[in-house]
Amino acid sequence: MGSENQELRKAGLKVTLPRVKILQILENSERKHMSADDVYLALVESEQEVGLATVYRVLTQFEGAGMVTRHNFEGGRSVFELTPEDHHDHIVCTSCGKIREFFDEIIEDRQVEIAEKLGFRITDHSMNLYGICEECQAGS
Amino acid sequence: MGSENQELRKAGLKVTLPRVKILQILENSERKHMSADDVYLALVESEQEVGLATVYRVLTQFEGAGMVTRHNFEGGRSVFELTPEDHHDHIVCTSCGKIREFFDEIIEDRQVEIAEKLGFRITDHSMNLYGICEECQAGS
DNA sequence: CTAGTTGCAAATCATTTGCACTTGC
DNA sequence: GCAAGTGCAAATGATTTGCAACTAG
Repeated sequence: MGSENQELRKAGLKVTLPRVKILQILENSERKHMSADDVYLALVESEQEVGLATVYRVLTQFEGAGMVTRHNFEGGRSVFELTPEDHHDHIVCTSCGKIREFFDEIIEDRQVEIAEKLGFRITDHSMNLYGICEECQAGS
Repeated sequence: MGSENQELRKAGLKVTLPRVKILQILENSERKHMSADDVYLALVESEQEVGLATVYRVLTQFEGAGMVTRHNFEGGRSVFELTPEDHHDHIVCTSCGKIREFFDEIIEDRQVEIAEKLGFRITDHSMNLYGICEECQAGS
C-alpha cells in the first residue's frame, strides 16, 4: 500500500495525505478518466475531504511529474488519467460520455511522418474520435 | 461583396450588420483560425464594434449552420475557422502558436475502421499534433 | 525549524444569459 | 409592427491564486 509513497518521492513531491489519497483514487477507481471534480467527489465519499483547489494543484503537479496525463475533450473541462505505459488514443461517446481507448500503429507512424514533413518536432498529440456507442444507438 | 448575404440567407439567418461583419472578418483575415476574442478585436480595429457576447452568439450560430467549425485545442479557449471544403487536421506549434493543416487519407480511413470495430457511429473527430515548428527550433 | 503544502475565499478567464432596447423585413 | 437580434452587465462554470494556518522531514 505504501507504493504511492515511492511514486511520490520518485516524482520529487513531498508525501502528504492529500497527494497519497488522490493517487489512490486515481489508481483504484473503476473510471480511468476523471475530471478534477470527479476526484474531489470521490474524496468526499471516502471521508477524506480535500479542498477542490488542492485537487487541482495536485493533479497539475502530477501532470508536471508525468504521472498523470491531462486530456481536453470537447466540452470545456479537463479529464485526467494515470499516464499509461502504453500510449493510446480515445473515442468518446457524445451521448453517454463513455470513453474507449485504442491504439493504432499505422496512425502513430503516419503522425510522426507528417510532422517531420512539415518541419515540426512533435512533442505531443491528441486524437479523439467522437460518436455514439452501440448501447446509445440502441437505447434512444 | 454581397456574397455574405447569400451565405447568411442560405443558412436561414437574418442578415444583420454584426453577422455580415463577422463573416467578413473570418473570410478576409490572414489568420484562418481565430478565437472569439480575436474576432472581437478585429472588429474593434475595423471601427465596427460589436459586443463580445454577440460575437460568441454569432459564432455559435455559424457553427450550428455548419458555416464555421470550432476547435478545442489545448489551453482552454476555442478557435473557429470557416468550415473548409476539404477536411483537414491540425498541427499546432506550442511555442509560437502557428497552426499548419494537413490531410492524410490513411489516417482518415483507419479512424473509420477503428470506430466501426468498437461499435461507434462516428460523428466527429479531432486529431491535433503539438510540437515546435522549424522557426522556433532555430530561434530559441 | 522552515520550506513546502493546504484550505478557504476571492480572483480570473472564457463563455453564457437575462432583459430592455433596436432593427431587419 | 413585431419577432428576431443586439448590447451590456450580471451570472456561470472551470480553474487559479493570495494568504494565513499547518505539516513533513
